[in-house]
Amino acid sequence: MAKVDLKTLADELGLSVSTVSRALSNKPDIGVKTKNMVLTLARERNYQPNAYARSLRYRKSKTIAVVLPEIANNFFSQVIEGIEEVAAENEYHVLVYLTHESLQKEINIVRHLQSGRVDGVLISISSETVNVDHLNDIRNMGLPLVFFDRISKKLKTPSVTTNNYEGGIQATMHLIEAGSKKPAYFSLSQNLSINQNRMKGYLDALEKKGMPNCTYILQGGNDHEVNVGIMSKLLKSSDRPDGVFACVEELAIATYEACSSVGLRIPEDVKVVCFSNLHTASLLQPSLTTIRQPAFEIGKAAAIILFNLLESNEKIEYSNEKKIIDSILVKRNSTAVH
Amino acid sequence: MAKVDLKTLADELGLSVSTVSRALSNKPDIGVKTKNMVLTLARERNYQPNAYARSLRYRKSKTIAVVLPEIANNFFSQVIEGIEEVAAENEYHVLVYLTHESLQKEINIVRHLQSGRVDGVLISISSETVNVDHLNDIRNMGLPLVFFDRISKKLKTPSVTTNNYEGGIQATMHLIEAGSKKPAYFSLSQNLSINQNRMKGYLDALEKKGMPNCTYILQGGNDHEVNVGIMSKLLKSSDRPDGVFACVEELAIATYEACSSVGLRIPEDVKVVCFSNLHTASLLQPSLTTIRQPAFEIGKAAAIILFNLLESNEKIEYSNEKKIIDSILVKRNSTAVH
DNA sequence: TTGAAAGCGGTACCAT
DNA sequence: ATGGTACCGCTTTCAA
Repeated sequence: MAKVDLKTLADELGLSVSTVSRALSNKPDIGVKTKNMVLTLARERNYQPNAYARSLRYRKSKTIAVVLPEIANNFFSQVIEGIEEVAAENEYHVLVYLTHESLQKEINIVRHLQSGRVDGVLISISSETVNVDHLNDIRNMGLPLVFFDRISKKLKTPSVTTNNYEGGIQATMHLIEAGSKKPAYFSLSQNLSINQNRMKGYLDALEKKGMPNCTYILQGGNDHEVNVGIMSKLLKSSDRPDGVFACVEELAIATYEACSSVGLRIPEDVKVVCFSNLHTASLLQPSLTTIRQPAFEIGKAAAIILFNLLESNEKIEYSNEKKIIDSILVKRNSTAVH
Repeated sequence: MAKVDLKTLADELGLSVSTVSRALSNKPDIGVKTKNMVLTLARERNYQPNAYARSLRYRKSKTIAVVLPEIANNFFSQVIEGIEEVAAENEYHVLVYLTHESLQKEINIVRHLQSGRVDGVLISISSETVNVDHLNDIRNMGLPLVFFDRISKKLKTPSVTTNNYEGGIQATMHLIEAGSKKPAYFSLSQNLSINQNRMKGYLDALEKKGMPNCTYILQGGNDHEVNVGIMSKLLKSSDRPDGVFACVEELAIATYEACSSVGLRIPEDVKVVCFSNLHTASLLQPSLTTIRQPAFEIGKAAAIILFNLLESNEKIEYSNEKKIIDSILVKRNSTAVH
């Protein structure tokens, strides 16, 4: 089956290309008989209009880009599922790009997006991203841009996040109320907005509880084995924490493994809580207390904001909607009082 | 910053569009001085060639599509990560489409892909997909198509899978050797190649062990709560199984929840094993014995085959490579001998 | 070395 | 109601 274009159909029917185009686009000024002939043949030949010819003509790609650190991750994969749902409803296509936490990769990706390939961009920035000139370029081109989860305050553009600060407060309060005297914060990159806000919640909660000198912040990273190692080391020290508020799921898992390797019990010796939306949180040994993040809804909300921007041809430069979708504390055994 | 095209640059420099194009494409027949002028201005203006104009001209999109049932899933999200890695190396873009196990959605997606939007397609078919005419259309257009994980034997096209049959044998043998007298198979859709092969492994293993009359196949589906319900019901019956080989991770999780709800202990009362690549398998209560699937490698391998097809302009109709990447049994406590 | 023009596959305006 | 044509942005052949 050779590929079929308007000219193929036109030649075969002895019509002009413009007539065939009209018939297929359901235009009014066309004879009923002609139209049916064209439609019939088009169906028979399984004609599909060339997407890029159309994009070129309309200056619209019907495509959006999702740029994010990784996808093999409960949170991000659910976000994408939410984004895809909205995109599919709008008959848009979704390009996915991974930065693997590298600013340089993020810059390259973003540069490629300035080629008219997409009509809008959804991004969760890398942990290396502090300078956001590359994102400014996108904005300045008039390309709608929406942040989700990891945002930059340096850029005035819509965003969808969760209540990181309040969640941080809740998590920390909960640790203390469960009996933790020395709750530590297991931190992700200090650059990240989510980390900054969760950590601030941690610090403020300790302050409120009259324990401002009990703070302990352990810096984690992207390498799982390293994270397990530093947590194990900390847990072996004499003034080890008796509670851990992990910024993200991966760090809580690392904490579980660390406890196991140094022979400490959860929750008897160490209580653990983290931001997460792990399905199997309740099946872990012990079941994991989480600040459950509505990942799917965050993706949907971000996509909906983007599509609103795409539809309203307003001056998007001034849109600055900040949507917050709350995470909620789900108490399980990792913070049980014993 | 207005959008900049060749004409913008040409006008500003008092050159023709073709000269500017030549300079940027690094063509030989161009004056050094002119070339530098052009390159300098292009950089200054951050010129990005229009992707779709290029695609139209070259009849190449530098884009591939990944079509799969869902993405909020350990297995599939890791597969995509593998695919993305290879695509990024080849400077290709990746469109992601979700079928949500719906044949109709799969057909619609695939139809849209016949618009020249992509140069190749990677697909893991939906559980409803038996008839593959829509995939044949793709093939007949000359669009390279590679199956991963869930394949159809009706189509002669390359595929990457894991050793489902042997894994099924191993899993079942292991259950029996751990003491299970009545191992059940918790089945996914009967349509699926992965399910058929794993189930055949189960049946053959029972045969080999001289227990051909001990087979029990429980039909699961896509609704988690329903799966938990039917497994709970089975576990409450008098001739309940004392071992469960779950086709996929989700069904094993459902089994855990069912055991918990009916008060049966794993592994004392019921032993559980499944195909999975769950990171937290070892942290579950009890830790879960898995046939560990190399999801990332499967994605990479599928993408590599696709890119080989794209590069070699051979008659792809005759390529039929069947790559198998082995999964391995990882014994944990859910099948411990007690 | 440079420019003009055709064409990739559509759409839409202007004739007829 | 239908056809001719210009154009979307870029590449490439052909002429100069």
